Amino acid sequence: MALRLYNTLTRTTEEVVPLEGRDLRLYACGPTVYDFVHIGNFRTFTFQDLLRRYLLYKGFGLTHVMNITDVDDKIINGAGARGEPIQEYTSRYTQAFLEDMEALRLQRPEIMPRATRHITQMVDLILRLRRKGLTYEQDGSTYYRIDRLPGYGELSRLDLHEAERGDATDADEYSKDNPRDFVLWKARKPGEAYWDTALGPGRPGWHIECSAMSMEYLGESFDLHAGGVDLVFPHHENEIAQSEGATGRPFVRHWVHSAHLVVEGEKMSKSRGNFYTLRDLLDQGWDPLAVRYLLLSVHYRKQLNFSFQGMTQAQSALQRVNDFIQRLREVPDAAEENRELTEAALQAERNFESSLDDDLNTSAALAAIFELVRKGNLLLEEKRVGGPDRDAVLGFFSKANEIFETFQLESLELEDDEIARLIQERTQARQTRDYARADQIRSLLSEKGIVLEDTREGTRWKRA
RNA sequence: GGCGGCGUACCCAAGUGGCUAAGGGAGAGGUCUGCAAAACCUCCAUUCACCGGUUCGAAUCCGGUCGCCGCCUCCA
Repeated sequence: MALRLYNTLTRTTEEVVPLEGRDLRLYACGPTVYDFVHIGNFRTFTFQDLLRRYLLYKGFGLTHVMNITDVDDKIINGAGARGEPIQEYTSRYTQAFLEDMEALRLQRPEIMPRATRHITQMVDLILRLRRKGLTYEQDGSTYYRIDRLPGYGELSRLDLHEAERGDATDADEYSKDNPRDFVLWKARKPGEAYWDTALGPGRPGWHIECSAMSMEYLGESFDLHAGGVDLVFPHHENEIAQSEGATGRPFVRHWVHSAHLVVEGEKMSKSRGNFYTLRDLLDQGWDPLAVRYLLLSVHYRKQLNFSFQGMTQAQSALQRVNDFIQRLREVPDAAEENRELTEAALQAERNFESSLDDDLNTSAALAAIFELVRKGNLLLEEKRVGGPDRDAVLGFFSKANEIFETFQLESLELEDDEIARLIQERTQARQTRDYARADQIRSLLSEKGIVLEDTREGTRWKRA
């Protein structure tokens, strides 16, 4: 089965076919490191991780580039306000971002280039555009003259001849010939960071870094470009203009955009007080894997409504799967094979994969997992699971985790002798019907975050 | 003002022309159990915002109404 993905450029779902061989090249718009990254950003980055993992799952070779924007207005203002050098300011938030990625189990892209280390490539690209007569200068800044590029506006399908701009008037501080023209190189302003270049002293405009760095690492034409929907216009539109204007070749074949996250039905914003970073959630005690589960449980092109009730639900759903896996692991090797569960695992895998093939339908993929959990629990109840059946299911979860990486596959180890001893003592107390002592031990362990479950096979425990 | 998306049970959420409308959470009853938890069984949308139309047949297509959200300006 082939992977099909929605392409913003054509507004249709298309099969992903590499431009060359079996290798795909993916560019994903990364963070601007001016603050801790919020969960809305992480909705997008988690989607990019899902895409990355599934491409690898499907056996494609992959070069995945994610940029780090470490120079822009917010950074300059933020660093200025603290009286801190830009580099120091951005490296702190870059480091925090990498830590957050790890907490959310986002795989590292092959290449994570920083804008400030690619000024030369950006300047070269702008000079290339200038030689083609696509730019003009004003007050030391360089602009892109968009009416020189025939296809401009194709991605976002904006009607550029629309005379009325309504109440959204352009309040740009730079003067431009056409309001839609955008800045490639911003003239130096007093007190701001700048680079001395052939374009004069100044700093890059926002869009140019992605054109320069994607072409640097992935070539003039590549397969996939991902980002949040808000980037469709103007960012990605302008990237296309910059790249295709310079090369005369198609820039990207397949554009994929993820929808935004809102909080309790409202746009997340600091003024509304519904603004959360990943760190906020972890400080509140939420499991990062439950956050990951929640972010992955809604189809990426549908707006995700984040809520704390949703977090609780995600945590419960995840726990159900993990409880099942733990229970399944207890099936002894010697238990006689009964193909029924093995067949269910194979069916789950087929459903799982065909769901993801269909534009990364994670909700349907999770349904396949839960159907298997239900079936498996029932067969466990009836003692109709053999060693080989157990391994077939664990094998499936291992594959599913290549994508979701949110399920607990390893067995939990009791590293603390004291705890093991208490569980042992409680078992004896129960045998002698000393339930007062038994309950006392349970509540003791409960305080340490350990939950006990008594089963026919003995006492099972897990972390709360 | 222009453009686009969405509205499926108490909550989250698949499904986009045709078997009984996935799955999860919460809830109710039952089994099991010293208790608890987990698990299992049963129940929980004659109906998919509303109205009208197309069709043998629509949650799915068309038109209208209402509501919510996003983009058009920095933004994942």
